Amino acid sequence: MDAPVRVRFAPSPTGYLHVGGLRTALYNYLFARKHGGTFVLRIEDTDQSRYVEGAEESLLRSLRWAGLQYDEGPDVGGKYGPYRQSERLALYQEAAEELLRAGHAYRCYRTPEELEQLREEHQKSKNPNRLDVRLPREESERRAASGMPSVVRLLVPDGETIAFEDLVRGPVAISSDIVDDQILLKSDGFPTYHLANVVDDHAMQISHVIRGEEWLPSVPKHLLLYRYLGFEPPRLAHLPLLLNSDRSKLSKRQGDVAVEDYRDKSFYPEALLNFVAFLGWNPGDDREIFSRDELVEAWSLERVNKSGAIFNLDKLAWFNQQYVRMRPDAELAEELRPHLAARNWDHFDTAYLAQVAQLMKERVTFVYEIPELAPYFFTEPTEYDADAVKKRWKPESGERLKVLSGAYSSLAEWHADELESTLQKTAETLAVGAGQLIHPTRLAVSGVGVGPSLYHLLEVLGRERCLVRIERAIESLG
RNA sequence: GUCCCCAUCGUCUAGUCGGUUAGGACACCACCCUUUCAAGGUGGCGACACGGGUUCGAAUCCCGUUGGGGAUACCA
Repeated sequence: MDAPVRVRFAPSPTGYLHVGGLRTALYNYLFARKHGGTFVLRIEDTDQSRYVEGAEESLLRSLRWAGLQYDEGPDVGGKYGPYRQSERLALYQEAAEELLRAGHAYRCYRTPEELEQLREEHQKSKNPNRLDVRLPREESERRAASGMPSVVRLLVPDGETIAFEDLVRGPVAISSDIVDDQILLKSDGFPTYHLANVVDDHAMQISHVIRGEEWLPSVPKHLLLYRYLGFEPPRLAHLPLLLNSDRSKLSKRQGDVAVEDYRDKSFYPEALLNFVAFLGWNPGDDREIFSRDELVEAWSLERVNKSGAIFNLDKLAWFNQQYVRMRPDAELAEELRPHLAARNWDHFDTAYLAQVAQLMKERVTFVYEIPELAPYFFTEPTEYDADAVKKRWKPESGERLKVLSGAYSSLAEWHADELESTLQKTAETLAVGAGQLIHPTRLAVSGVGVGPSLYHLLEVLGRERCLVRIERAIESLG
């Protein structure tokens, strides 16, 4: 009988939620939901020097925005809390004491200067084995007696092959000879990641550790700790990294990496999640649009790739466009409001905005593009696009539009069908092609040469606006 | 330097048991549709890093090379 599935996302609160972190969180979430397990959020704040005010709040806000609800965490509690490592210090110190007693760890009194020099020499020596920082017994005791500060290090054994089965990479084997005597407890009494994550993953009954590939090389240290502490290690899965376009690890400097950046740029959380889910995973068929629940259904760790993936903005934009198009018109109408309010265009009812959304949603990637692309739905055009005028407005256009306007003003129903047939009839009467009416009319009511179907545009705009605008256009364009 | 991981179109990827005209998506180009612009449709461009094996047959298995990335902190 397998233990219940419990996974965790364990970010360090040093700023914001990174999109790579978002994917890790997503995969953990999906794995938990898929297997009816528990998704835990644990804050790894063991480095006091990297404390950033508000970082934890930012992390939680991003997770909430993305809709990745965790079952246990610092703000929601749970029976394995506390969920902040800074509140669990005693646990790590106890573990360190135990390792010390059993001879699997030792107090190290090396100074930073010594270590730096040791490292430098070691690198020059091309010695593949671990950096030997161990001090002769007498020297160590002398330093201890003199009250020098110390750290606790893992005593790594020699000549052992540490092998494990990674759930995405398969078998991995590393010689203990190259594993450093990792610091477990820093001189300030705080644990390093390595100790804390092992102690907590065990204490919180974590069954599967799903994390970034950057942790792969330190697995042997963790496995040694599990063994010395008498813990059963969880199953391990290391995810491929997210990359910049130059294939280096995705970082700031080369663009936006914070989830909040994408939120601020108006990406939908569904689109970001959908996109990020596909960076390192695919369902094996041609489907690409997946809701969170559909991902839970389709996703599996077995189908996660091994190689790093470049974060491609074009594809993300495409996903967002798909989500805009799937959005109900009424919702788009509400999403439109803040963008309109910013321009003092807020006196429109939802029904009208929904009609605008219906006409525009196939033409944009973001909702905010609607007022940019089609301000004429919200305000009368004050000028006419020069290129469009040059191309579409003829000396005779004014006279022709007068005729059309006359026909339109006596229309019983202001509907696209009638608007079209009336325009066609008018064109016949005038003995000109329909285009001679269509283009100048569009220009007159919108001020630009591009946009949705003219008849639908006219219908949505309404009779009053259209007739007034045509009148104005004739006046100013002649 | 050393260790670990990775390697299919520009990008994301299908290919999981060796036999495919190496498929899809984004981007790009052309055409169709639409008297506009999008969307949509059709087509095009475009890849198995290289070298050895194993095999009747290798993108697929093995070895090596090259390339890329990660790790080598009292950071996570």
